[in-house]
Amino acid sequence: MKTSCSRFAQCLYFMSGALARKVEKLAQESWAPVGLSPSHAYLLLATLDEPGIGPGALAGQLQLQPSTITRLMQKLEEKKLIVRTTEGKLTNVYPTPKAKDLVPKLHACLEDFYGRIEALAPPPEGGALLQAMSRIADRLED
Amino acid sequence: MKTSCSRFAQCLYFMSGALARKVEKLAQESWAPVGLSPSHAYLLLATLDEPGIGPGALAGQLQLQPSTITRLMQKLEEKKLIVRTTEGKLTNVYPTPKAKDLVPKLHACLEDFYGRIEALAPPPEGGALLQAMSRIADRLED
DNA sequence: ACCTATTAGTTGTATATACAAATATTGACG
DNA sequence: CGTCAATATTTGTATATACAACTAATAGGT
Repeated sequence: MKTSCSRFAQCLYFMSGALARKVEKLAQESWAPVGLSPSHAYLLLATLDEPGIGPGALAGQLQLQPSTITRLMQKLEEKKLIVRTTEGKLTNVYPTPKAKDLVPKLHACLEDFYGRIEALAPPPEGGALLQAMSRIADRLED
Repeated sequence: MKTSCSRFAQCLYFMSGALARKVEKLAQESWAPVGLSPSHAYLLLATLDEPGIGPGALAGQLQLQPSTITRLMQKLEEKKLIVRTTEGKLTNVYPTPKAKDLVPKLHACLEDFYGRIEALAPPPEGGALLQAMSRIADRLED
């Protein structure tokens, strides 16, 4: 399935979808050693980085809807990697000791993924691409 | 949810996912007038363009897995927009008269979408972005 | 203080896509 | 020729994400 063969490939619709699916797959491989999907892993990292962070802030950081954050948290809670405390309408998310033990492995996965990405899109070119993508994404804000 | 606010936004993982979701949403709006999702619409266009095309070729053009193509075709068949004929292990997909009647509307949606995309990523910049994305996607071939 | 509007989060449900396994047909080789 | 491998497509099931509707709680205006 060579991207450039497609008559439609020149369209941003196909390209953004195909690229996202391929990057997702690559990320899944990088995070497989800790048994987490990339989204779960990044949510856990954000929680480790800022214990007590709320679902709303997580949604902003990970660029996902609050409902998606809830679903991700449910799974991490099942795995005993986070705990949620609710006071009033605010919820705080904390990493468990089990999550803290996992930190070195998480960072290893992160390094692995960044390494793969850099190999695909080396800094000068890759950075420019990211900026361009970011600019377009920003113009698509609701 | 401003993209550039995110600590993670600099990562290709989040950017490609976020961009794809936003472009998908934009495309959904463009195709809403014909009551089809973007994927269904493009599959139908490919079939109108090349009546008798097979699922395998469609998978290549749309950069989706064959199983996904089957699912998309099932819906289009329910809507009486395509018919499938099977001879041996080959399947041929044809547009129905109802689909042919829809052609002008389909092209109007396509124009609408391309117009929106060009507004977001005007030719010089947009073309370069697409090329860069395409280059990376190609390096991710299985 | 009380009602109302807003906000935070969750739940029910839907869509888009994929992987793995099943099915069925063809081709090739002994 | 018959078996076995390769190919094309479909089916069963799973994941990732979202939207809309719901619950609960706080904040403001009168």
